[in-house]
Amino acid sequence: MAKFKLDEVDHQILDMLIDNTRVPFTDIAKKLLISAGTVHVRVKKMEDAGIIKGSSLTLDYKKLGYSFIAYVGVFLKNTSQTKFVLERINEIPFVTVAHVTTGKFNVFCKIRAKNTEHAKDVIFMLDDIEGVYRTETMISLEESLNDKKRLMHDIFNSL
Amino acid sequence: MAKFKLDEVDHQILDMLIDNTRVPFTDIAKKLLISAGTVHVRVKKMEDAGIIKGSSLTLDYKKLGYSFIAYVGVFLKNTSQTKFVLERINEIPFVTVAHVTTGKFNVFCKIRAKNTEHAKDVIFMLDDIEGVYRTETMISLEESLNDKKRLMHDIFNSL
DNA sequence: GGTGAAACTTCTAATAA
DNA sequence: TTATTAGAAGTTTCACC
Repeated sequence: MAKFKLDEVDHQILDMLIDNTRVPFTDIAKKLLISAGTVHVRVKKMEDAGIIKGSSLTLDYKKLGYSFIAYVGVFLKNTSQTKFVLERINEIPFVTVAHVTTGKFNVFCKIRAKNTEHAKDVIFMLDDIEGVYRTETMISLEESLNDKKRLMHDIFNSL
Repeated sequence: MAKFKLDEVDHQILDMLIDNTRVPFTDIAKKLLISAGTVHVRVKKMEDAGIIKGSSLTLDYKKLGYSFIAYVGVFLKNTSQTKFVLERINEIPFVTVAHVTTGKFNVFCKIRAKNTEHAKDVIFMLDDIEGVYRTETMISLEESLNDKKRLMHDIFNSL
């Protein structure tokens, strides 16, 4: 968990790659007035350090017919069942993230579904898990985008 | 918002790109026993259709010193202030997602911070927004990974 | 629709500074 | 650490199935 020191150049490279992982290193080099070889070395270093864990596509789930997002808070009968329930939750389709939390809920998860009908099926599966006392659903009416670039800037500016 | 029909080949291409956006099209072609040209055309089609919105890096925020995740439920004094408050929330650093929700909270957001101390600063900024009545914080003790590949499979299998 | 090959661009690693 | 360079590799287009 060693902290890694990123300099301005690393930061700018990350910035461009966060926006588009397939941007050619030659383009990055041109913009930053360095050589493509340097970009290559810097990226490799960040990969080796584990800062860059990988890359993934940004998909439009709405276009795929999955525009429904809800958060579901889960209350357990016994906290000792957390691990078991978390494992069961991970088996349920359309649950995209699950967190063990302090505070109101024991476990907290996000689901992505086609519509209310479909979401209901997913939530029923959560309710059916042994050890789950009850669930509380919050339907997302509007999502304001998760901006990695913004977070990266916040992080970089606070150093 | 036209739905797009993906076939098995499209699905498999997405699958490989979700794992690693920089995997060469020639590798995808080899694995799927099609030509690299076909992979190129398929990807372009999915990009044009907007299914693929872009690509981004997966970063290790822990390694950057930001291992603290919390969800914050926001209660408003008046629902009519939702839009205003959402705009203010989007200006606050380290808030990574915000949702307008039905159910318990009016607005619901996720924050990523260095530690409890740092998170406190962020939450205080949320509390200070005009129109915010109070907030309720849930600290994430454990996050189980968001697997896009899994969701893609769930989607593809349910068609 | 898909293929295969040509032309073009980019990557990568070795060498040099 | 960074720049240059050249061979290897990948991308993209297009005539032809």
